[in-house]
Amino acid sequence: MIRNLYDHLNKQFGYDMFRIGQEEVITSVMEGKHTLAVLPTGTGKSLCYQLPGYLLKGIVIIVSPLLSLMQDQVEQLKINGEKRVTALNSFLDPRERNQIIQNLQNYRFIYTSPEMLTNNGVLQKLKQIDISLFVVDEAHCISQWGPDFRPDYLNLRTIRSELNNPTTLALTATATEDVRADIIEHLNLYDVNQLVYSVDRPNIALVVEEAANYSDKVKKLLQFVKQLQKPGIIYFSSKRLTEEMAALLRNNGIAQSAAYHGGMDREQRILIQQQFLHNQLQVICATSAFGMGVNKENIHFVIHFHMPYQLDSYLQEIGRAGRDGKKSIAILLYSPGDEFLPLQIFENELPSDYQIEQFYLLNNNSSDKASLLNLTEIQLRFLTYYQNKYDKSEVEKHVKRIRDMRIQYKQNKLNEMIKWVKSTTCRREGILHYFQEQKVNNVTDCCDVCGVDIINYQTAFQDTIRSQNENWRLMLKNLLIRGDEE
DNA sequence: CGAAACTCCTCTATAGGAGTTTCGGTGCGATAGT
Repeated sequence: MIRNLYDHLNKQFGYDMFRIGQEEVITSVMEGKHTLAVLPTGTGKSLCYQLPGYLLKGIVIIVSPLLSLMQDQVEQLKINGEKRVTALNSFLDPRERNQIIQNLQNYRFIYTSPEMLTNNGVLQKLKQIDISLFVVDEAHCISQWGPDFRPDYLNLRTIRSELNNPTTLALTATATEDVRADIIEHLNLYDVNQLVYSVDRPNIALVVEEAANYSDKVKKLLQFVKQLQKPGIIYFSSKRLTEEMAALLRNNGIAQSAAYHGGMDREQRILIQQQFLHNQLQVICATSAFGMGVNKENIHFVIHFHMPYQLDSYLQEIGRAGRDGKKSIAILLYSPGDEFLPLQIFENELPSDYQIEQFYLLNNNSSDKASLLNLTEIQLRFLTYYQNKYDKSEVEKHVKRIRDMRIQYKQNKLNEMIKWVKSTTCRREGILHYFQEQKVNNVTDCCDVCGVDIINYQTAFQDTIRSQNENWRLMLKNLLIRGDEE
């Protein structure tokens, strides 16, 4: 069997060796064990189900959180010569979609979303085919998004049971013990084989830099971005700021900068991401919308202008740096008061007592209720999702309880984040402690507490000269081309 | 919470100050209407 694995690794994917954890995960699912794998960012998680896909006789279903992620993976497999692969989602027009649903048994890999699986027609069809492996990619989304933002993630438990409990593989790069427990609970994975590898990325230095106020923060940001070895990502928690700062950077000599956030057109988002991947952009100013599925080797810094709402997200976001193994740096800018914005968001995103009471009292249709009670899309979905989970007489009580628990949960997560930002002990140890790990790697440029030599991360003098030359060449070329056109 | 956007007001001004309200991340799928 082991021999067989290596043969296929070589034949199908052209590799001679497995990366950390891959062989263990593959062996586990090949033995038919439900498996929860936490593999560090950038270790090639997709191979863990793609290779078994060639050895098992049935079909592999992959539940993925993003359409773009599905499209990428499908394309990748097609480039590798796989024809029996598809993404069943809303990109398809209704005719195509029906065609695929009618012919599901002919595929080897089917990518899809939790929302699509909730569609009864799709589920009925899936029940008729032989599924050898049910994969939940980016499985932390179950815990992070399921309870409010995308409740269909919580349906996966029922869907798995409807599909007769197929062998299941949950994959993620970050999961604390609680998140793992959440994943197991929501997928109903009794008897699960947990393969958990260290989340530590020793080549990423961790720095928290305190700024006195907003304008000081902007000043520091500019300074860092000018000096640091690019490409890099800057995270903000406001869409407006991503655009303002991208413009500010461009006006300050960092020409290849662009914004990216969820409010932009799909085409625009794809374009920016592609330009970044192909080194036509050096700096991306983004909200948390940017990053999942961004497999770029040479990202050398990740700066947080605002802190994320939990350490789990922080680790996901900085984990996009240094995949080439080179020294990279993560800098979090903090100024007093930064923590109030997320707290306020948590308190307002879910429905109020009044909204809950009225929603279950009124007999209007749901869109009328939404406008009457001034409900946001998320509030409406939250109220609707739990409506059928409880008896009418008790629903109000339970929904209030779930809301309070959810707010509390998010506040606790945020508090852990704040505690880490304000701590005066080793940052790496702090993060590893949060993930129930011990620090084992002896890191030279570890964190701002242990000491980091920022010069190691700055653009080398030679690089500056080279890129200036390139810029000149580019400018000349543009001038010449423009001259031709006119 | 704190910043920005909006509304209202002024000795009827087309500017600007005061007061008030809104907004702040994440995305699937279906639908309405070009």
